[in-house]
Amino acid sequence: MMDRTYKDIQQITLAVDCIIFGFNDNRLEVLLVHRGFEPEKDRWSLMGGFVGNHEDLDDAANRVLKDLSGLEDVYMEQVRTFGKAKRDPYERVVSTTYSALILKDKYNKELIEEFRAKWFPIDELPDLIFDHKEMVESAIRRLQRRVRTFPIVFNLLPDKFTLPQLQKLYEGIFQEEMDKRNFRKKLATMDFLIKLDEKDMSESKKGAFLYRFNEKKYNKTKNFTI
Amino acid sequence: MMDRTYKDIQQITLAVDCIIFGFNDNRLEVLLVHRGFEPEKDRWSLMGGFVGNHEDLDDAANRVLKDLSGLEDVYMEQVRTFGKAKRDPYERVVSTTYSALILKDKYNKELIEEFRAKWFPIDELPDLIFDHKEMVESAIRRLQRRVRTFPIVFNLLPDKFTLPQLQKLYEGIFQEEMDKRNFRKKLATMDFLIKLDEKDMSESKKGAFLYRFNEKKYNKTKNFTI
DNA sequence: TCAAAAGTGTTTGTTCTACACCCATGC
DNA sequence: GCATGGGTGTAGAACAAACACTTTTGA
Repeated sequence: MMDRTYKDIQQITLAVDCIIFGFNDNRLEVLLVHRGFEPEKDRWSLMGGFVGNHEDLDDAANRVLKDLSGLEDVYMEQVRTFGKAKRDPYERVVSTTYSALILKDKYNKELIEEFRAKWFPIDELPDLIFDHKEMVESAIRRLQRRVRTFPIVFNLLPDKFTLPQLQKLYEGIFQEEMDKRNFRKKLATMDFLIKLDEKDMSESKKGAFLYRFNEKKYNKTKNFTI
Repeated sequence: MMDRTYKDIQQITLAVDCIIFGFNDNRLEVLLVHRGFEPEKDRWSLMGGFVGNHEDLDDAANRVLKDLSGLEDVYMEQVRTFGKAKRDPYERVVSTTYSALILKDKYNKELIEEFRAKWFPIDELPDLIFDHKEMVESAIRRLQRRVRTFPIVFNLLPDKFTLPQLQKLYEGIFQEEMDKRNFRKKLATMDFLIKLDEKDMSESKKGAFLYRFNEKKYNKTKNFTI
């Protein structure tokens, strides 16, 4: 800032909106809330809230996520800030988006009821208020980029998971199919997955071996990319 | 946003700060302004300004850039938003950073004088106020990422440039040396550089051929990466 | 016994890396 | 004639892509 003439400066309402990703039924999903009141009644929106005057922006995002989902200690990142003057036609609000990757099992189901929230697969989004569609799209693009170089997908999976599950998750995020053998070969070369002596029998007759992500081994991996 | 109880909501001062990159003397540089007044007198800061209540955030960034440098139609991108409650110890200000790539020749030199601004090579930054150092660093990291997949470096070069110049620019951004033959080979495979019948004789006795970036040919290039 | 998903290697093409000498010119 | 930066090609390694059959077991 060039100047310290704060008194003359207009202040603006600041919000955070959370793009909450989950994985279910082999699809990447986003959590949305249904607006049961005017304005914009019966449309869907992201979960959001306003930023307090003495509150860090990151803290505001975490607070909103906790209030609306019951979740703490979740992998969350700032995505970008939406600042068009008319983005909210009712009043000037600048909103910073954060994306969270959560494990749906851990999610507080009563809160879903309470907020009339619902999970939507990313290729079947309903009509969203304001610029929320653009927000979701930019968060998906960011996720696609981050996922290639950071092992963040494991935030969307339970502690133990199978390789078919992991592959389906990547396919859901990239929205494209991958070759099973090449996929496994790549993971094998960077050995940060621990194979357990245990199978998940729920998806097939043969059963698929369960794996666990090992953070220590990952940290020794150079140049992780999928 | 969940609620429309706007009246209860605290409003916050919003700023934009510009990380202005230039290229000179084979080095990537950032433009900083010297504070000749209290508080924080004699320290350096980014060029910034406040966001008007009816002004798009992007427009605010462009306005600030124009006011402080005289430049318009510049390649500028939002980087991220800094929102710690205490980031500015004097008052609560949330600031969104934008990075601009400019050609130093076009820059209005009188404004440099007027604002006591100065270019600094990115590896020789002075002490900066608040979190401006972190802002510069995050903008550099973003630039490093963007530059690998988009042909934005040409915004930092004159219309006609030589291959040694271009290579030095990439080296300045990545802060690492590159192999001359591999670099040229890669550019040759994606043929969006037009070789001119003209040499730049200022850097060597032999002279280096001048090239021009061709946007149309670039658009036909798939999978651009350096 | 058969349907359904899990698991496994090889070959080929592409891209990346490392590396050294000649050229043109101004001085 | 020599110092300075500009310009060029090749061989080996690493990585990416394409591709088909066997295994297990519940129904």
